[in-house]
Amino acid sequence: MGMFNSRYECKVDAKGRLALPAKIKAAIPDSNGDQLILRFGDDGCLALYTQVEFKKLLHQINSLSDRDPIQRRIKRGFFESMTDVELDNAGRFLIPKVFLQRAGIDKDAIILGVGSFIEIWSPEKFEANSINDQDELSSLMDQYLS
Amino acid sequence: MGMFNSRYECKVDAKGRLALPAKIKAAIPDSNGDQLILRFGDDGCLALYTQVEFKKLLHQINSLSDRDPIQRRIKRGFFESMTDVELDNAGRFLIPKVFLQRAGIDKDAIILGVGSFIEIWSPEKFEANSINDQDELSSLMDQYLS
DNA sequence: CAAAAAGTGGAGAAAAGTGGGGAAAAGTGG
DNA sequence: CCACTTTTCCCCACTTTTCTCCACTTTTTG
Repeated sequence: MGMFNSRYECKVDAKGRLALPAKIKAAIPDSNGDQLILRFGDDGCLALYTQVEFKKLLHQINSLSDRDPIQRRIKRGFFESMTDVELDNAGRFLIPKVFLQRAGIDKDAIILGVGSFIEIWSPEKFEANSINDQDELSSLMDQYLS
Repeated sequence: MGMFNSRYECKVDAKGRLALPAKIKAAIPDSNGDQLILRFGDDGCLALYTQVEFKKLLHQINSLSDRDPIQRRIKRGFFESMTDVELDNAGRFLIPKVFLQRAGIDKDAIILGVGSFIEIWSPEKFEANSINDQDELSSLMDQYLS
């Protein structure tokens, strides 16, 4: 269906490589040789996009003006916190050290499929940010969904 | 994808040469023998353009009127602060001393891919100009992107 | 329980990064 | 116009990082 979902617990090996779970890999349109975009995302997690999904984001960024100081800073911030990565033939990719540091990931990581993209969390941050109580989730959904 | 991105920490050697990171080099359409344009850019950084990208900029400059004093000064300033450079076979290029001085670059430099072009910063200026807090970036993006 | 798939780790090869010698070219002064 | 100095450029060599490939372990599935 081309949709990412579920939570997976993964390990980052000594070289900084992360193996995508088979189900996630299967949901990437052309997982062979295709590049993915890794970005420092919201709330301290990393976000992984397919080319197609990323282009939507990129299009918005390119609409910013190079002749406005603040918009230049936004553009720089965006490009600074992204990189493209490629899967090796075992379905792994290298997470640059800077990204691991900023995301607070050491050995363990949580991978979360969020529909059109994938989030990568340090277990601690994930725990702190997620809704643990199902009733709370239901109540919030009642509030925000019509 | 022909897009420049990510931040890299580089060194300028004793001869004033800067080696482009492999990923940046790979994103230059014809990195062999092709000339690049180095310009003193916005906010105190240096900007590196491919021929194609530079032409877009040049086109704007050429639209300025030679019959208006201020526009003449802008035009002169623009051409004064640019030069063309060529990569050696190790993917390095020489940054003229004047450019290093004006940009405040000594030994260390930050290279930033900004989509269609490349910025070169002194670490100090980069630090002072960039958005360090991810939440601040998110908030500004919310504000400026539709 | 067996077979297949997924996950994990590491050695060796390849590529990238770094530095410097010395030739060629440009600039300078008599 | 020639000799000398300085800068630029081309090439080679070494170090470090990255990548590819292979093999082993663990988990899933029929």
